[in-house]
Amino acid sequence: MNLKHSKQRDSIKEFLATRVDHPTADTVYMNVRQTFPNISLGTVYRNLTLLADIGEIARLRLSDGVDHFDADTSPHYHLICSECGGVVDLKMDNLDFITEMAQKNFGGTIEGHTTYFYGHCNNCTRKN
Amino acid sequence: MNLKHSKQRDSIKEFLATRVDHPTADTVYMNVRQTFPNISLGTVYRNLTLLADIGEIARLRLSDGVDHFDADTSPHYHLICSECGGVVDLKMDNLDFITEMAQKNFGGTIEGHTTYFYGHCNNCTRKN
DNA sequence: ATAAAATCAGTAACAATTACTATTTCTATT
DNA sequence: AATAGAAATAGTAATTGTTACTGATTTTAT
Repeated sequence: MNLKHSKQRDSIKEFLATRVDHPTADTVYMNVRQTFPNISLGTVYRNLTLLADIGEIARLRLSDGVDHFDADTSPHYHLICSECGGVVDLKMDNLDFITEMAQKNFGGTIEGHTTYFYGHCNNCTRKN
Repeated sequence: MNLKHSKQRDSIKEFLATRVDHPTADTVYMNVRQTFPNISLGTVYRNLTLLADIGEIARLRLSDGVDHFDADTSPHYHLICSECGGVVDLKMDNLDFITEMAQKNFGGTIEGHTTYFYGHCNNCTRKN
């Protein structure tokens, strides 16, 4: 991988680091455009994919069909609020042991799992 | 919901019931076309969505960005093979208790979870 | 038999994403 | 500092999966 430095890529990564929600490519585009008014949506997609590929950010494929991105690459779980659609981090123990549970009675090889939780976020729970 | 009978819908449901993998709308379309050569892809989508909405089939939103469908609506878990892309059922206990784990230290409300496992299916494990 | 509602086929529209192309920017090496 | 080749860019076109629309056809309760 022969990476060259790019201001646009820096800016995308910096923007993501400021966010605790988990923006989509389009949200990243909207925001980075304030720094680079001519940045192309393709550039945003290309760099988000690249950054995710080299492990500098995480790509979340939720069931809403739109990719979300997260500057926090440490393993953690997410809640998707069915009311506001928001994605928030959950502070909870790692669940790797369910991978071993799945391995029992299975002839193939289980390497990991993807889990997300759905329900209502802090804000939306309080509102009701 | 005032449903009317339709041969096309029957055919879609019957086809799904014959499959242990978890076909996409396009695969359903390809196959049902052998019975109804003029069936429209829109009809396939409409009926898959309808059948999923009334709970007669299950819609799987995996991370490949393409919806998969499953005639087996009982709660169970899936493995996505990172080699062949196949989706196979796992025979394992229900994991609802992780929902309670997630609820701890969280101010909102957790209602459920979606989990899938990734690794290598039976066939692909044997081949290596 | 018939009429209203559901469904259909066919096609157009849509949103998210990727691919293409000609131009610009990096950076390693002189 | 100059420069050349590779990587990245902006802008745009193309692709993909899916949904919406329309006028014709089926279904089914009466």
